[in-house]
Amino acid sequence: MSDSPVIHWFRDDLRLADNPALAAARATGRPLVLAYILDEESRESRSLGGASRWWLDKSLRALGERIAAKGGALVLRRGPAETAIAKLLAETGAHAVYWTRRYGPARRIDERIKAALKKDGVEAQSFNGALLAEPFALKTGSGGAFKVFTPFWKALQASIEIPSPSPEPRAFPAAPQIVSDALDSWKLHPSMPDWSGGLAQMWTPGELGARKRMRDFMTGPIAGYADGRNIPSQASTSRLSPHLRFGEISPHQVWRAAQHAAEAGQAPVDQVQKFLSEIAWRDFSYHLLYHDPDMGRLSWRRQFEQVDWRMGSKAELEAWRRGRTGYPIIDAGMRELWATGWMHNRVRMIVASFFAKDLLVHWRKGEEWFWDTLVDADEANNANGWQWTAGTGADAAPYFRVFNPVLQGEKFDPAGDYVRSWVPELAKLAPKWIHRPWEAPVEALGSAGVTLGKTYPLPIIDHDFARKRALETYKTANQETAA
DNA sequence: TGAAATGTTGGGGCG
DNA sequence: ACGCCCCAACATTTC
Repeated sequence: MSDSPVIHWFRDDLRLADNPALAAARATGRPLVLAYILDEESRESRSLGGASRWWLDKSLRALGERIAAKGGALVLRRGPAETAIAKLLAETGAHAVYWTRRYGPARRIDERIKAALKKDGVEAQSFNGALLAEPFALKTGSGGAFKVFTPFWKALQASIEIPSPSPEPRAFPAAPQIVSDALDSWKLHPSMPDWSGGLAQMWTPGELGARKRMRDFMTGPIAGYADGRNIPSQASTSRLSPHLRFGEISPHQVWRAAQHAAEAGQAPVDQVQKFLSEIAWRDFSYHLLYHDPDMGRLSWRRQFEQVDWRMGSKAELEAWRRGRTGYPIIDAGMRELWATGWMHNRVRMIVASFFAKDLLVHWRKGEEWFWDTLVDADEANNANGWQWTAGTGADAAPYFRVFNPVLQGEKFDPAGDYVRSWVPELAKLAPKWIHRPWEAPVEALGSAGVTLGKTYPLPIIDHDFARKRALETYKTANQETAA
């Protein structure tokens, strides 16, 4: 059995560097079977959205090429993970499976598999390659789960030990040749129509693309991150989210690089600290999801399931999705999402507030749209982001905090540059009117070539009315359950 | 990681 | 010169 192969089961860790599970598998010195399983059938596995499928396609291709260059092969299989793993074991004669742990509902799949493997005398080892601190490693003073970010962040900083990077395998020794699905046969890339042109322009999925993105950020924008991060017209954020989502880079790599940027004097310590706290929010989301696996579909504060949510008309939902609400900052954000698979975080909060407060539709429906269209959607962060804004989450904005899309636009996009780039039909409007075109004098609209209701919509809902409606409706739910 | 409503203050116009 | 009022600016409270 000493020469029997070890399987490294790739999941959301599509990288070779700093991958503890892969390094440990390689360190056994035994032949390595490198496998990815597309599991759309297990009950706990949420099927991927369109943008994620596009990304996965490119990321697997990149990973396969990197592995091939080192003499190995990436084996692709699809089906329920449990049966796919069993087949791989039978075909290869492997007696060990290594993987990187996951923390959402899918961890039940892993638990089942681990139990089944152990029963059959197969070694199963899992590793942390995805979080700075695993959800079960951090506890409050009273031994429970954290519900507030700040104490979580303090505990994380106090306990964190960043291990030195796990070595990247230099070569993959010969392993049993077994059949692999052709990646193209999975049809992850969209067709009829192929809407992915904007994504391809913006992103380079894969480990090398992730590293370049990180290098660019750490030698540039991080120095002004704390202030710049709120201005959507600036490229001040890292845009590492999809790379982290697919594990093309580890949070430990990001942490080390940020620390280095501070120590090397490339960026002020407070700016770096702010960035790292945002990386810690990612951990916090997983911490919450681990302790409430239903957080993806039910409000973390369960009383808000009682909110008298509206269904929303087809027309208004479609207006929101496609960026035709008549509120320029909302429309710019939703169009950025549609075009690039990504949206600046400040704008995510604004469009989510509009959805859950102004339209008063359950945040889950908005989460589902993000799930389908974002390249960085993961079950923890997408749900936590929506619940934060909707006011239903842990350490969330209070339910009565309602973003005013006009004021948010004027505060964070004062010149209107962001709106201009995504809503070109308003490009010629002066800064004074660009976030409130319906208040602009006819001359201003005329000279900008804007005809409200024709070239650009009137607001689909009056914010002042919607705000009051949301306050009353949320308040009722909050009181009913408290009583 | 709000916004709106309400309260307070102080400068300046004015009789 | 003084008191009164207005209201912008700022602070506090409420949702």
